[in-house]
Amino acid sequence: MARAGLTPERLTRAGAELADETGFDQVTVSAVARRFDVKVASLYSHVRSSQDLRTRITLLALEELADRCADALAGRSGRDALTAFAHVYRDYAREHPGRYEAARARLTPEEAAASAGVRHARMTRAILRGYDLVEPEQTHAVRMLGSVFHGYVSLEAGGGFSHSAPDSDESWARVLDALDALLRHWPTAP
Amino acid sequence: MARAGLTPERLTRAGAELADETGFDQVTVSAVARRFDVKVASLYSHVRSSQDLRTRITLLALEELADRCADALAGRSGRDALTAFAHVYRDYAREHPGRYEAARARLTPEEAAASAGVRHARMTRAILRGYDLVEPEQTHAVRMLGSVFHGYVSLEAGGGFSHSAPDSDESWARVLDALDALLRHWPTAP
DNA sequence: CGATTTGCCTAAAGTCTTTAGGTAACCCCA
DNA sequence: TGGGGTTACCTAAAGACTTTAGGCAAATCG
Repeated sequence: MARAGLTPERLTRAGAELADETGFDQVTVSAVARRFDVKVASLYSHVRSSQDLRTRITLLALEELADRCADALAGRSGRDALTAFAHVYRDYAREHPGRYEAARARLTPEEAAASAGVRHARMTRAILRGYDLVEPEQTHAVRMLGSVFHGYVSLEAGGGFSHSAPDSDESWARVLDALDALLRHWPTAP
Repeated sequence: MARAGLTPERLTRAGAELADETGFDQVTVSAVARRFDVKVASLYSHVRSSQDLRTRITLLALEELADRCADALAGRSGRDALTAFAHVYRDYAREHPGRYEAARARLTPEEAAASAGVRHARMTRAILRGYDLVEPEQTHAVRMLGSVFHGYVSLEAGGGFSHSAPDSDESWARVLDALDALLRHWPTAP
């Protein structure tokens, strides 16, 4: 019988595709095996467990997203950087809902430290270089940016903003306007 | 043999407790049956399916959260209302992580329309009555508020802000300061 | 007090996870 | 070119969860 050419990378990629098609929680060792027309047990030479497979998908998604963000940020600053970054985020989530879901999955502290999550954190902070914020306000702002991006994208993915006026695209644009204005006039502690 | 006194409500409540203890994804018909010291099949007279059980937990969490928000909002307006609402959100998520996770689970459009989600939407909009925003900006602001609340709480729950200075409490307070300032000086479209 | 309804049970089939151990394909080097 | 070793996929099996079908006993009510 011809070999299928399984590797951890190919399994991860197939799992990511499956996630985008049917949801991250539907990603199962069995389903991936089916996709390769291979017996389930065969995957266990390449992936330690079902959880391991999911973690790999999470790490892949974080990498992909960080790569796109890095591209978008290159040569931009201030408001330009903010909106470019934001659009990458939202577009990725719409294009790859399962991967985006995977990217939000919990990692152990060690996994997180070794993941592209740290690039995300650095890039978010880089955006703020175009604004006039010093610590600790910069960190507060980083956290707020992350919250808005993740929160908006995730509520939108859950269908929160669909079928109601105004259009979600319009809200997203106005939310980014608001964020930009807020960062330019960040309030001092009252 | 004595009867266990199962009802959909008791099963839902037990499932919610289980979610808080071990995570929403660990909530299974089997686990709940174990908790009642009852055979698995017995639960199927009270809930239609595993998915049905989860949906009930989601609806319960949305109700509880909406009740707390309503209490917090009573007699408050403007900045007071904003921070009270926000604190309820964050406290609930920290106190009941599994329920909060459940509250963010996807519902069908029909389920969502019949859920306490609509109360949440109304209350978020009510907060904005203390600020000077007219449509469609009000809706944009509603969506931004929801995004910040959900995003922050969910990133915090994922461990995003732990083990790093400044304290998450402090960031939360400053994020709310920033939101209040933003709503008082909501930028016009550029 | 007997009939009916209700509530929990046993049984069984299907899916997914994971481990153990077997066999065939591939690779390399004599 | 043809063993010999390694690798890749397989069969088999056990354990957990989901779901349905049908049975028996407890509760309820006339």
